[in-house]
Amino acid sequence: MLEFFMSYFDVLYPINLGPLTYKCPEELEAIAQPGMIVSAPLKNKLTKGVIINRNISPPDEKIKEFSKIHGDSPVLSKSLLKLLQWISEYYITPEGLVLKQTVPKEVFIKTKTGKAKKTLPHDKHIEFPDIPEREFSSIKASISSGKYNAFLLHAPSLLYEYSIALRLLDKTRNIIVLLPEIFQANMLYNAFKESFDERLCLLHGEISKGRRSEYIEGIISGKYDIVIGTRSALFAPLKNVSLIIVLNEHSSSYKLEEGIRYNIRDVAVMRGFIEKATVLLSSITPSIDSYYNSFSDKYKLIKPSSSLTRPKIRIIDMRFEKTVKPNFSKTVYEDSKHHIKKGEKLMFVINRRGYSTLLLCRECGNAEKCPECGIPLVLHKNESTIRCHYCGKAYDIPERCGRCKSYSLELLGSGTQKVQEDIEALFGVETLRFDSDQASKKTDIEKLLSNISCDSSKVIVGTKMMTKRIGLAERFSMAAVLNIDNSLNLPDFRASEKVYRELSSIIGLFDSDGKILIQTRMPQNSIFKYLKSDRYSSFVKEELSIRKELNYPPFSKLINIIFTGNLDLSDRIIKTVHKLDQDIEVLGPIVHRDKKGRNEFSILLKSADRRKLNTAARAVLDRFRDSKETDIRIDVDPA
DNA sequence: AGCACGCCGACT
DNA sequence: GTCGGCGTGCTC
Repeated sequence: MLEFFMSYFDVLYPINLGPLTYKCPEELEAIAQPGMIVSAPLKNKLTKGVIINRNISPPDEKIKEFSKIHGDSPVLSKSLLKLLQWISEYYITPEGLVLKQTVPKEVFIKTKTGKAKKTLPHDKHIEFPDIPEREFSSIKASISSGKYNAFLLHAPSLLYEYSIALRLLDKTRNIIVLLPEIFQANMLYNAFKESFDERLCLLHGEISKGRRSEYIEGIISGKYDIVIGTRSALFAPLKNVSLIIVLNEHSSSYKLEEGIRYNIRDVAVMRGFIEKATVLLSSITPSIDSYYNSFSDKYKLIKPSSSLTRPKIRIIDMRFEKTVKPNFSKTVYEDSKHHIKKGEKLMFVINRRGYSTLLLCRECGNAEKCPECGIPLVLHKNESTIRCHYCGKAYDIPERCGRCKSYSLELLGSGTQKVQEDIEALFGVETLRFDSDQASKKTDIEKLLSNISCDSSKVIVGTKMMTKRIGLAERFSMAAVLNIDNSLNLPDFRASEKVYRELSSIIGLFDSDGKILIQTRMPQNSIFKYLKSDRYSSFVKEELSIRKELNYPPFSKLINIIFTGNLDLSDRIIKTVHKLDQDIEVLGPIVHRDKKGRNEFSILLKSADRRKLNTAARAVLDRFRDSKETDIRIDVDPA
């Protein structure tokens, strides 16, 4: 039979569907191979998919032929195909969905290509400091060895992180550089443009369609071999990747919260492993998990001794301080007055936007809450509403307590608007407010930044958003952090890790002339001790010992099962897990409303053994996936 | 009976 | 994703 000579291939489409087997037309047998894009009949329609492997034992059913191969070489490398396979297993997601949610769609659909813009506007020139040779010679050696190695760089400053990336790009080919936020990716692209012009491309959600497909085609053809971008850039169809850099590796923006909930940092390490590439994770405050991996030598730790002189850091004990306004200490007042008089720039950091954070009834102690979400409502004075910062709904300001109907409502807890009002009253100066209410659009942010840059605003009040956006070129003489205790008291085992990071990113904006004042009612918290003496790794060790005690990650692994439905269903899910594996700890269910106001449950599975967890989650998914009564999702390593 | 519409399962 | 099978229900 002629059949004997036929070859077959499995083709995957970017849709929720497993691979399908096709016969290879005789004239294409010599060239067909995994990674190539083909057109094949699917429901009698020609559809583009990718060959993932040769099939040596095709099913006996009637098998159709694919009709066309696009291009003359594979578009997705073997390594990238292997990575998709790994994601599918680790994150318990069908392969087709993985393909759809990772590989850029331009690989499958032709769109008109546009001109790649040469430069973007509004960027100050950045001076990159020289990096001592020995700090990156081991990374260079790893790149040229062509073997997999992962490094964790505990960088002394943000600029150091960027500089080492810049130095590593030189004489290296096929590189991916990831940043957590779009504005950071734009910034780095502009900064690197002059050194690597023709090789460099930029991928993130705000790149226009035309420009995007120009870049994707350029990556496929080999024109561009340095890809800078946000999460999605990790799946660029580059071949023979030799270096993957994940900057600000601790950032929570790397964790996706919808679709496949992967952490791009972990997937980057896996892509590096499969590609036999060097992976560099870097941060001023690396994540506890990454630091832990460096202790077991999974990542090689690079910790340059810092020659930086840091600003003065002063902790203000609010238990004994006199205040000039609620939550505004005399010390902060005196120091601010001093700097304002000298005409210097100051920033005030508050972690809440809005006016006041609580509408509390003096009679019955009831705090006004969002009827949908159950969390306290925040007063927005200038728009005369109270708003839920979770679902975003706005309500009229009530005159009376929602519970006891008394008229004695009290405003408690200051947000950015209240602090702005207080400062203007105390010092008689104009201030600039920088939070997501004030700057929701890109143009608003640019306007605020240019006001700060040209010194037309010297006193600024804002949230973490402000401290992230302020460029390294701006010089302030003082920062006051007014209510960090709120963040420290959150019921989250990562709370102090987050606070440390937030505070050190503020410290990082100052040189040795600067001064940071931090107000707190809990100065005995060891976080302040480590911050003052700049001993992050000691802080990490203490955090790890607490987590070990309580059996939190990284000492245990977590999988979260999120579903809609009722409590009865949750019982059945828990029983399914118990029946399968007695050793898995089951926590929950926790009920909460999602942003559309539907009830959602989540059950947390905890175990030291990742494989056991994975098997259990898979069993639950298989049992309830097709059920009409629920919509079920799996979050591996939830945040 | 004949047809429009919408849901759902299958697609090689 | 999207085609087509099939059930429901409305109309001629």
